Amino acid sequence: MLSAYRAVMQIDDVDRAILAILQRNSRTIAEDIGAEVGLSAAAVQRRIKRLRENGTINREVAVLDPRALGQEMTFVVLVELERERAHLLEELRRRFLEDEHVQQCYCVTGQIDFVLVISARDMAEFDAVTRRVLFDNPTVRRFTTNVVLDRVKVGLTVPTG
Amino acid sequence: MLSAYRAVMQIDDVDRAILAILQRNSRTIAEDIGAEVGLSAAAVQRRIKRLRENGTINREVAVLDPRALGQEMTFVVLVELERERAHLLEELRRRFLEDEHVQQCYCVTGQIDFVLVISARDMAEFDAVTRRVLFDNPTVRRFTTNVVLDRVKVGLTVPTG
DNA sequence: CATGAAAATTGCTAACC
DNA sequence: GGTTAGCAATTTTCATG
Repeated sequence: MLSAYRAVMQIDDVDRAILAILQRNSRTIAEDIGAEVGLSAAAVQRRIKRLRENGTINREVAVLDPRALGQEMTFVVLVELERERAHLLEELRRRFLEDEHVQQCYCVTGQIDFVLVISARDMAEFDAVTRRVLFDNPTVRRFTTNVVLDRVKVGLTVPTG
Repeated sequence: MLSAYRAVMQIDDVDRAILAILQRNSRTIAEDIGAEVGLSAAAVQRRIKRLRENGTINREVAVLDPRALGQEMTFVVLVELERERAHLLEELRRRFLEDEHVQQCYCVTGQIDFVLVISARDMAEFDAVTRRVLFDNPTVRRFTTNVVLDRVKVGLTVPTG
């Protein structure tokens, strides 16, 4: 658990302002950020370095257009498990993590046990993915597929206020 | 529609290799990428520039740790609409887009109409969010809340193969 | 201990070929 | 696409409150 580390962190309002900028555009240069938050470029860089080191900034990534890469379809799959035998559940999680077509995976409470976001070139590829990660597993009782009509909001931004 | 533009795009295997690297870590320097894909740093830069301009690289962002910002809880909310009156639906979409606690929103087919991923400091804040964006709307028939126990996979990575 | 200023380094950009 | 020169941004150093 990372609670111990988090207890050490102290994020002030200037940090929050910097983070708000970087989670929209991580290529914003330190000088511009400094102008925004009222700090020198060097001071901004030092804060960013600290935020990276203490894990507040998890990573910096390029967000790609799935369509440009031929991934025309997105699906939300709701997975219901037969029962929750610990080691089988772990096996399942590993499959989700390893499969690059499984973009997202949340383990949740309630009627549903897993929520998956899956991307695929077409229906045939999606079928192949579900067969690979869901059908071949006795733990999976059933799953319902929802075709995504519109990826209204796909960001990973976090409220910084 | 962007199909016309996409038809112009031609992404080869080297581009795909570069994209695969950048979507894990957008701060990877061109020289290192070049070593990986067998190109000079300048050539890599030129390709990245092109991929940004043609929209294959949508944007570059910092991924933050929600817990470091006090957002301890995540929810997956499945929304069912009363009926699909176009302008009310548009109003709803706008709410989802504007609310910074709504991290993700997918419009889907099937029994469900919207899938939302919502982050909040605690249950009280989550309740406030749902009241704000869901309760005050006649279009929403009902919604089911799923508390996220584990954010197993949260990336936005796209298969580049 | 965080800051700002300035030097030193690194990485990017834009010409060439 | 490679090479190189010039530039931009980051990183380090150092003095200051």
